[in-house]
Amino acid sequence: MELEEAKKKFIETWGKLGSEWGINRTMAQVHALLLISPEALTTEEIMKTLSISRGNANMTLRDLIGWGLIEKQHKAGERKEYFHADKDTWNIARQVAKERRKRELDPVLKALDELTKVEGDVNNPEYQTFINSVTDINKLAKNVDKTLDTMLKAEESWFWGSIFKIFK
Amino acid sequence: MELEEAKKKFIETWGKLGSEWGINRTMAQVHALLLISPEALTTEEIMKTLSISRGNANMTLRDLIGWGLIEKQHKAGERKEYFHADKDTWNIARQVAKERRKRELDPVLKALDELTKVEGDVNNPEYQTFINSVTDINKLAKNVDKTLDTMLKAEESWFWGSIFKIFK
DNA sequence: TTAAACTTTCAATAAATTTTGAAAGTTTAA
DNA sequence: TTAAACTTTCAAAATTTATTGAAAGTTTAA
Repeated sequence: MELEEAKKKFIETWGKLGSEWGINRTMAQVHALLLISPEALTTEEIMKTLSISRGNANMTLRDLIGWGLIEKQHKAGERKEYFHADKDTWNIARQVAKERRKRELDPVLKALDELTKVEGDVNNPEYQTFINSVTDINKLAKNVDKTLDTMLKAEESWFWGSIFKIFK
Repeated sequence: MELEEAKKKFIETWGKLGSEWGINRTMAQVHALLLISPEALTTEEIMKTLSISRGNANMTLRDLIGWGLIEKQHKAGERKEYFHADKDTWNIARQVAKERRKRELDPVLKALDELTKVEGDVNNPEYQTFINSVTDINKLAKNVDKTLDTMLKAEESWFWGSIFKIFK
């Protein structure tokens, strides 16, 4: 496989993975494109390479900035904005985990906490089953939250170095 | 909040979480309903409770069985099929992780392995950046895979007991 | 100022995904 | 057998989500 073909395939693969995990396909593709670009790219170049409209490119780039995955760059003497992606894989993973926790896990935890407070007759199987399931799920969610919290604070070397001794 | 309202809210919350993570909303709702039902339910009951069509209920139940999250049950002397969900949270998490790894992570790993093999001129920045990014992502993906593998084999008590000593 | 260069917005449109429901298929009891 | 009870299928419709592109907005240099 030659480089140009490989690039296309990488963008495609990353896009597919994104869409399977609730991230807009185009957003993942733009991210992929910037990940393999040595130089920062303009909106124009991104539009052309991925065959997407100006509006789409603009919104997608804004979202990616919101996710903390890419940054705007200004080049001296130029009016165009350039975009470049953080290439550090560990940062990318952390950033995605951080955003999804904030956007999705936090609201769920809040809702589950509410739901564990429902009162009812302990002899009612309906009530019992409800409380049991919700409480168990709440515990799991809290543990996931705690784990993410620790991971987000961790340094890459610490993470890879120590966790996989345990997961040997 | 009273029980009936809480049930509705739980089904809604679980459905939303599912759709944010690439799982069909209805599928997550049916799962939620079965999670909080003390008794196994028929297709008819599920249809009625969630206001969904027969076809939708049937396909969704089939999918949930495919994900290993629910089971068919036959009651003596009855022709109807009953469905009940595994209520063990750790099993649910494991089952979802297992299926998604098989369906989504495995193909990506295969694709990335291919892409790291691309040959090119090491003095070409395009090539360098490509290879660096792909190689790094491949390493991360392999580590995720390894972690999942260990988690899937682990017992619940082992998991909660030992990992959170490290993640204290 | 002004006008060129560039960015953002958003209603309309397109694409992808999900749902419906009626018809076809299957199983079982008699 | 047969017919009632139940399950499955799938093309069409509905819904949801993503994309377009032209117009409006902003910034900058002169």
